[in-house]
Amino acid sequence: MDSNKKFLNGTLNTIVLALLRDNGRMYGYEICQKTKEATNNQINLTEGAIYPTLHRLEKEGLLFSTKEKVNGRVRKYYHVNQSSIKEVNSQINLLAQFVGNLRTLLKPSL
Amino acid sequence: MDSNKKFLNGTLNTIVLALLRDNGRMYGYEICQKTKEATNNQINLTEGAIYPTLHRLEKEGLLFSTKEKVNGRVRKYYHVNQSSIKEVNSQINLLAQFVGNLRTLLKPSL
DNA sequence: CACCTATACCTAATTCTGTTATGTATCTTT
DNA sequence: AAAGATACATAACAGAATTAGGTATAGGTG
Repeated sequence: MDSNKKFLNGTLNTIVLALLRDNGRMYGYEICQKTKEATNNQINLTEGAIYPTLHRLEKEGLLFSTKEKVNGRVRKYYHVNQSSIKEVNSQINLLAQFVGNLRTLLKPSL
Repeated sequence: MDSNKKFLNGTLNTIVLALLRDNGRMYGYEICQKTKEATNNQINLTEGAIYPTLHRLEKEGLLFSTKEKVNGRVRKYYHVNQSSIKEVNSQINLLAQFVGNLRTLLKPSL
């Protein structure tokens, strides 16, 4: 389990954008948990990776955040900035394309 | 074209192993060209990346190399070390698994 | 009550790996 | 003769994730 660590490099940014675009608002901790579940513990996003990534994407203007108090704890929800939706879509398309290329290259192994 | 740059991180190692396992011996320059062709210029491996990678994999014992003079120029062919075939297969399987996970996560975008 | 676990955020030091930029050398084409 | 393709190589740099730490609240258990 959790063996996809090294492969994550470079793709994490775009994975986060895709999750937020397709699932609506999410908060950092939730992204880690949902991803873990969805991939049967094979992709285990670390918090040391996810939070800097979210901050970076917000700084770049692709995301914005809203704070909400839930059960006494503050949650920071991230949303895709609709004014950046074209850029977000294009980044996700590039990742989809890359996945396609990987499949092409690994075809004999799939 | 050549827009998959940032995604490559972490996967290059294993891509090289897969190409060598499935296509027999190849040399560095050839790996760059063949990959470019196979992906319609979308994955453009740089020589600054491929040569250190090949050296690293050889140092780790997963590959070995043989030199050959072709048309007056020396080519360095790399081969999968058969005593490491299990390890090589397992690394390739992990990458294949990761690709599957990416597809799961990006499903709404594919 | 004290302790542990889960939830939820954050950052810093380090490591790894690919990019960019060079350099060398031979062969082929113009 | 010059330019471009082939073919190897390395060094400085940048970016991103890992590892490891820290803060804080809520809920359950011995």
